[in-house]
Amino acid sequence: MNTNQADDALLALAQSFREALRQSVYVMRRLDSEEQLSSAQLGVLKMALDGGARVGGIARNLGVKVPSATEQIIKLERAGLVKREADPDDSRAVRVAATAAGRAAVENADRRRNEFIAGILGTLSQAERDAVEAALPVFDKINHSVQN
Amino acid sequence: MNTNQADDALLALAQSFREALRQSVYVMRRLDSEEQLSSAQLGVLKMALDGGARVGGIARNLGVKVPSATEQIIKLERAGLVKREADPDDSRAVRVAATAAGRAAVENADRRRNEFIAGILGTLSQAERDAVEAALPVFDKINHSVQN
DNA sequence: CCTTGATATTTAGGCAGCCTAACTGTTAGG
DNA sequence: CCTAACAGTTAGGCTGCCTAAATATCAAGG
Repeated sequence: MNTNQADDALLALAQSFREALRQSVYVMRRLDSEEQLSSAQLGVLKMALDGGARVGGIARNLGVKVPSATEQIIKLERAGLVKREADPDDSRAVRVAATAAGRAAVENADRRRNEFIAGILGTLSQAERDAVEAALPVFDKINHSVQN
Repeated sequence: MNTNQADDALLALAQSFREALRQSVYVMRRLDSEEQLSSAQLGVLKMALDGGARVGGIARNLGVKVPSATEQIIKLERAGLVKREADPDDSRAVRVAATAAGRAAVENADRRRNEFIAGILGTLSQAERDAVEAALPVFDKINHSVQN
């Protein structure tokens, strides 16, 4: 019976959590709709900032399959934001590197998105912001456990 | 200068928040991939539970345009989970109502999804769960401000 | 060497969900 | 009445994801 109560509380929390997830998708869509660079592209581009990202690594890191990563990389390449070059050590592999324009695009997109979110966070009370801040690492943890 | 510091803190929080948003999309995808009913369809179906939902209202509630709602309604209708009937008061409008099968499908899908999430939440410490619980209403508030 | 299985990426084809524009039918105000 | 506003559907198009199959390279054994 104690167990059932605990389970019920957990299920209720899960329900609220799901509602927040649904809202997050909405917020992400909104964020994307105001920008030139989609979040899928921004994710790939960020990974190419250091210069030596491989397609498989990018895909794994973003939680998508390799062809989906390739697709975004091709778009970014056409936009002149990354370049693809053969890996000197393994000719099967491809190194994806951001161009100068790519680097600038990331900074710009990141700044604009952060400002949008910061604008919303700025309307909250300090206590509310603290609550968000405290929960973020937990969300991180949850995500990792979902990834398996 | 004090203002700048505050802004910097806000921007840093915004950055972390965006990371959590990105992860949420991932979790949602994962949740969807394990079920028959997509979350888009589940959202529509839930709104049809009371019996008298209109297409425009459903769309507004889900944050999508009317044709997107129609699309999901048609799929649900084909699956026998909702029925569409003329609104007696306004022949332009359509009333979308869940069938018995639809009601059962919602309960099933909701339970399974909640259990999946509860399974993850169950691995957290009480303090972590508390942090999540405290942040959820704030996320709710943030969403509403995004909707404008 | 040479073959063979594993690995890295791309290509092809397909699906879901969202959007805008255009069309149909209904309502309500002047 | 007639016309503007409104409710919904249809048509067409886009993005982002997926699986399966093709291509190329690598690494290990015989």
